[in-house]
Amino acid sequence: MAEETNRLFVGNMPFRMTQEELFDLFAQAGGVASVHVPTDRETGRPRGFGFVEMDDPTGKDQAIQMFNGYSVGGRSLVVNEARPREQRSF
DNA sequence: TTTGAGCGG
Repeated sequence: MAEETNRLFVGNMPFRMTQEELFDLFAQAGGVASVHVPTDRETGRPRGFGFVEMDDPTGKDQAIQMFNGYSVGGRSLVVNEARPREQRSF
């Protein structure tokens, strides 16, 4: 069984950008499954990056080409394919 | 400013 996941990593995001903004932004590229914007709970400060999951690899590719280097909030967004999160088991 | 999280039996 192959799990089809299309996750995008968004870096260099303006701290003012929220998951809602990401969702609306990436929704223009295709179907957005969900967005994830983690924050550092130790410092309470956003890490400046987020994750966006697309419903289709096509929208993912579109989002990468559409928003990779996209200027917003005075910052250029960096969009790439996301990597699987750390595995807590060896 | 760059790779997230949380759960029951």
